[in-house]
Amino acid sequence: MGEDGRQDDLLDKMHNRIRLDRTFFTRDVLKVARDLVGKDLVVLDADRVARRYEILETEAYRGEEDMACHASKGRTKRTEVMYRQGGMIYMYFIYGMYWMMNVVAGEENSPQAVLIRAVKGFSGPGKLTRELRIDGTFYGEDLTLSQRIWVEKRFTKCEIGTGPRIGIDYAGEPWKSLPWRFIKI
DNA sequence: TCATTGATTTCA
DNA sequence: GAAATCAATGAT
Repeated sequence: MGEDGRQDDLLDKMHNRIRLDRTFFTRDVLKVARDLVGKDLVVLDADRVARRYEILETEAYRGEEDMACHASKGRTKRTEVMYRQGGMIYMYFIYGMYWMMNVVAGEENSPQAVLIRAVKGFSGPGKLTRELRIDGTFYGEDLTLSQRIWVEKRFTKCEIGTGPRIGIDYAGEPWKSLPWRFIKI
């Protein structure tokens, strides 16, 4: 890293733009999901301009025993990335038209992920990926290293509400009733 | 190879 | 309440 890099780091710190590191993501998914609310999702557009979106709503999916979690079907080509260490991106396509963005959490071989359900300006997990142009090419991207997408701290506190996860009634009890959805109030 | 199923959104 | 629309999955 040269002089320019250090200069950039300094500017970032002055603006409180600190990228979340590995230790943030390798914790339990319930903590990661809760703590992601209020953080900034940052993506670079085609002109290399960083666009920041505050995360407003998330959902936690934890382990093969969680019948609402895709890992409940075991390790497949699709769920493979959930078995890696926290900080990776898990993308999947659904309903023939929407890409869902998830952040892998926990240690290696502990399949967990956080669905990003809403950011400021866009409600709904399918809408936000469409608007931010996040698609299947982001599968496996590392949020702690990527040059086109990452998450930053925002030194503001916010109150967080919880509720059951959306659209997973098929999973049955207790999974469909667990308060694993986190919302900024 | 074939049928089923969605971690959704939008419209009537 | 139902359509749009398709990859992954599991059964054949």
